[in-house]
Amino acid sequence: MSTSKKNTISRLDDHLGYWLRFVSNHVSDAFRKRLAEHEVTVAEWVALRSIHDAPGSSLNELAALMGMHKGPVSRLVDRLNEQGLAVRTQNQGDRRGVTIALTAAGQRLLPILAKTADENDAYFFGHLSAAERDYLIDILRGIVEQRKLNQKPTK
Amino acid sequence: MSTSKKNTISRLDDHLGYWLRFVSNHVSDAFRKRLAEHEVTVAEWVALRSIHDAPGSSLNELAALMGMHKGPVSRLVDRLNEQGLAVRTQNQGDRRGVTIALTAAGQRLLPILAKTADENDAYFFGHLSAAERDYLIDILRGIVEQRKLNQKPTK
DNA sequence: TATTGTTATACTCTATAACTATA
DNA sequence: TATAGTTATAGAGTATAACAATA
Repeated sequence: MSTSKKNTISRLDDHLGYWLRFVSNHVSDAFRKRLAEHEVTVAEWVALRSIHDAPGSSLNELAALMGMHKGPVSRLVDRLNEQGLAVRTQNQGDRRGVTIALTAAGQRLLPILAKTADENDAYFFGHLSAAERDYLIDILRGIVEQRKLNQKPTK
Repeated sequence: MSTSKKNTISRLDDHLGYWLRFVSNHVSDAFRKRLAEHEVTVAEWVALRSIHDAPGSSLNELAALMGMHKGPVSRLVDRLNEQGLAVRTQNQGDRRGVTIALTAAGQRLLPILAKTADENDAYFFGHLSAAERDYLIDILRGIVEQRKLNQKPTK
C-alpha cells in the first residue's frame, strides 16, 4: 500500500510487504543460526513440533500439516531418522503407509528447540509490550484468514 | 515470545516470528508471481528501484544499497542489461569502476512495477485501516532500528 | 487404476572465493 | 599491494515428476 502522492513512483519502503520481508528474513536467519547449534534446520524443527502435536501421522498427513509436498518431507524424515530423532514404521494393515513418531532423543530435544524459538522471539520482539505482540499476531492471523493462506512457513 | 504456560513446550504459533514468516512468505511469493508477468524478479525490482533512487551508482554502491554482495549484483546487472533495462558504463577516470543507469525502457517499466507492488500490498493489507497499516510499519521499522538490521530484503 | 511413499531431477536465490584489470 | 568488478563454484531450500509397492 503506497503512501506516495499522485504521479510519483512508490518506494520500496512504502510497502508493508517490504517491511515484513525485511524483518522476517532477519528473524528467520537468526533462528536458523540458533537452531544450527543443535544441528537442526527450521524445517526440521517444524517437522519435530508437528509430529509431537500429531503423533501417529502418516507421511501425507505430516506433509499436509507442514504445508509442504510429500517428496521433500520424505527426505526430511530421512534426515530426522539419521539423526536419531524420529522413526518411520510401516503400517500393519495397509503396508503402503508409514507412521512417523519421535524417538526418546527427539522428545528430549523438543523442549530445547522450543526454548530456542522462545529466545529468538524474545531477542527481536522482547522490547514490545505483551499487548503490542498480541496485537501484531492478531493482525497477522487476520491476514492469514482473510486471504485463506494455508501453506505453513518452514523456511 | 511464548505465551505458553510453565512446563509446556511452546508451539509454533506461539511465536511472532512464525506468523511473520507465514504472512511474509505468502506476500513475497504472490509478489514474485506478479512481477514474473513482467519478466522481472523481486531482486531485479529492488535493483531497478535502487538505481532510480541513486543514479550514477557504482556496482559496490548498488550492492551496499541492496544489502547484497557484489558478485550476485554483478549478475543481476547483467540480466537487467540483457533485458535492456539498465546499462553499465566504464568510468572515464578510474577505469576499474562502472556507473549503472536505467535505460529509457527501464524508466518506463519502473512505474508499472511500482504499481504492481502497490497492488500486491493492497491485496494482502487492503482490509486494514490506514492507521493499522501505519502502526504495523512503525513497529517493524522499530524492530529494524532496535536490532540494527541493515541487510535489505530482496527475496 | 488409485494411492502411499521414495527417489531423482531441476530451479531459485544467494554467498564465497578465485580471478582479471586497473590503480 | 589494494581495489573494482567479473566469473565460477557451492550451498540451502523446495517443487515437480517419474517410479515402486501395495491396495
